[in-house]
Amino acid sequence: MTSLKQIARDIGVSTATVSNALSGKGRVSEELATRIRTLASELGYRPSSAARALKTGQSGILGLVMPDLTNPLFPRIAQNLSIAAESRGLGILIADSRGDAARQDEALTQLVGRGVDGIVIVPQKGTSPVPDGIPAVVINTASDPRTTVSADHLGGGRQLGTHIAGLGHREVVLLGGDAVSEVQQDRIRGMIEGLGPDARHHVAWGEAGLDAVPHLIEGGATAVMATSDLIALGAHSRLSRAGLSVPGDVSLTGFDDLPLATAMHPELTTIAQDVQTIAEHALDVLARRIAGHAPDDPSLAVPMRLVLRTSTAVPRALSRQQETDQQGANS
Amino acid sequence: MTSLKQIARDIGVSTATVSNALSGKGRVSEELATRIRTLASELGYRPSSAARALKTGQSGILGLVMPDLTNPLFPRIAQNLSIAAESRGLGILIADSRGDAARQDEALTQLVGRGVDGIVIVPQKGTSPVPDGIPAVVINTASDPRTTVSADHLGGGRQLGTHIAGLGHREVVLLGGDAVSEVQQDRIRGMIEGLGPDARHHVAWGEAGLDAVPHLIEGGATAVMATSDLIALGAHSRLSRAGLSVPGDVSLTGFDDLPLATAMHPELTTIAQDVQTIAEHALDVLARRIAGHAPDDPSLAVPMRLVLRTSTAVPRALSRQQETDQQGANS
DNA sequence: CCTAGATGGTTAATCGATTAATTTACGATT
DNA sequence: AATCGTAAATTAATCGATTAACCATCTAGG
Repeated sequence: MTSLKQIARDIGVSTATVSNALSGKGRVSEELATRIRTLASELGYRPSSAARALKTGQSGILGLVMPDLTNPLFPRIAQNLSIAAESRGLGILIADSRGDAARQDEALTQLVGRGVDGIVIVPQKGTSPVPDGIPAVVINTASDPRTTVSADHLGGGRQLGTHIAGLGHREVVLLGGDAVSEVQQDRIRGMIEGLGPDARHHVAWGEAGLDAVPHLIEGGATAVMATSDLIALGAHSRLSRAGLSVPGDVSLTGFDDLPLATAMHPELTTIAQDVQTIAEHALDVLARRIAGHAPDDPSLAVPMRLVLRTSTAVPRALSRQQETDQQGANS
Repeated sequence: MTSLKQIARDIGVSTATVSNALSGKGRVSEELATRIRTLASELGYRPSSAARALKTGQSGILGLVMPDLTNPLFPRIAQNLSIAAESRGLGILIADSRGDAARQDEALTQLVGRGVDGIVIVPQKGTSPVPDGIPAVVINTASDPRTTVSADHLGGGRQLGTHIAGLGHREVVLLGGDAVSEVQQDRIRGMIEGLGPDARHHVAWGEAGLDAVPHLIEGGATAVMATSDLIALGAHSRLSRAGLSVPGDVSLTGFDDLPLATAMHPELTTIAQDVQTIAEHALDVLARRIAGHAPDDPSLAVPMRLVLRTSTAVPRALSRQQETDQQGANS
């Protein structure tokens, strides 16, 4: 490893001068400065981040605590955070909290111990971590008071609900994966708002909820709205097993616009989050907090985008009626 | 932040003694040592990783270069590496190379600049990164000479091929996502080996390949083997659109055992990799290389595990014949 | 009574970069 | 000629932990 000292010795100046020349801070003659810069790049000099961190007290590294990297959405967040961090000259140290809250705290202190400057937390469903003496931002959902940035899960659900209600559905099944997830609760609350007061809805959770779907359809429901694309896929499989077609007999919606949404047949109407904006905003706020500003930023809910595909349609009863209407009009 | 100096001043000893007491290295009386340890934990002392890294030349941090965190398998690798690293007292700094090879090199130098002790690379399909002067391990596939550890993609394909051939299929479609991926090529080569010389096969790639599936089935093929579960889902959608049922008309297999494999209907016969073993072995080798051992480890291919579900069956023609046979035998 | 050998600590140097304070040198000003 | 200003560079301290080298006691053996 080449150090400042080596360059200094080679050129015959003090390390301070080399440091100044490279950082452009102190007073160094232009001629000497270029000489130093040239040699530095020839030698492939890279400043020791450890030394710099020790002296400045800033490591340039952020910690990222994720509940479970297996969840298909989190990698996208991680990826976008990583890209956003890179463009700011920061690195990202990951810590997987593997589902339980205890490990989340552990991960947190571990990251702090490694000297990260700040932390991004995507919290455990339902648990309250303690973002202690270190700058931190939380990405969860608007109804979580700790949240700094999030997708507008509520608004997303509302868009989907409005879409479904607009097609004419009046009895709808809302399907969640895990009732303790605040994100999923917000999504469902949004769906209910979007459906409006005229539509009836049944909320069902988890595996048992999935199994109940065909039953509820026989009971008169004409649409199924899931809180994730994966759950929608599960619902679709239950439906086709019961001989029900999508969107012919039942309309189906997902959430998150995962790759599988376009691999399914029919392709899934769903809603996408703007992960990039979320990541950038999170880092902006975090950077400000690290710089010492009071955490007075209002929490931001980034709008979601409705992706219309072919899994939703006018309910069969209504479409027959429309045909009749049209025939009446034509004759 | 509490430092060694503070503890030393509070107790009235030198920093060296405190350091020794906490690390258990030098000679410190048991009584004093416990007194120091107690105070340290009371004060919540955390050694500065920057200082330690500067002095020892080891940061305790590994870099992880991933082609694309969006690919559903990589997060699982990342998660397992992260867990394996944690248990060894190491941290993991991620760098996303976003698909292109140039950025991969960039990511590499960036990680080195941050002072990582070693690097884990999951390489770009088809590209050759330069694992330069720093200890590194590569997770790819056995046919890549740089590979240190990998799942036995070839053997996995072979298992699936044997399974399909064993069921009696004699004409099979092999479906890949991207022809430049060495992993996918190995998977397909394995499938071909497993099918044996008696079976005919058609290899098709990408979106065009997916679209050609119904055609090939009409041409006489009775099974579709995909190089990933997601592709299998896409094939399934093409098949049902063409009025073909799985596994009635066509048997279907995937690869990787993603969550969607059990959400589909029928549930997908696929093959799972032992990501945990791969991660642990990768870190073991990397640790050894960091410790200065020559990189003479033979590359290891971790066996894959066949997961039999309901998407594969005896081909219709054969099953009818078997029924006839049985009736003949019974009468 | 003197000394070899433990035992329990301390000193001080070091890792590499940063930066405030200081020194040197030189041209310009009065 | 004496003085001031300023550009250009050096000194030296510092961040916090580690560790080799050294020093001071005390005990036990001859």
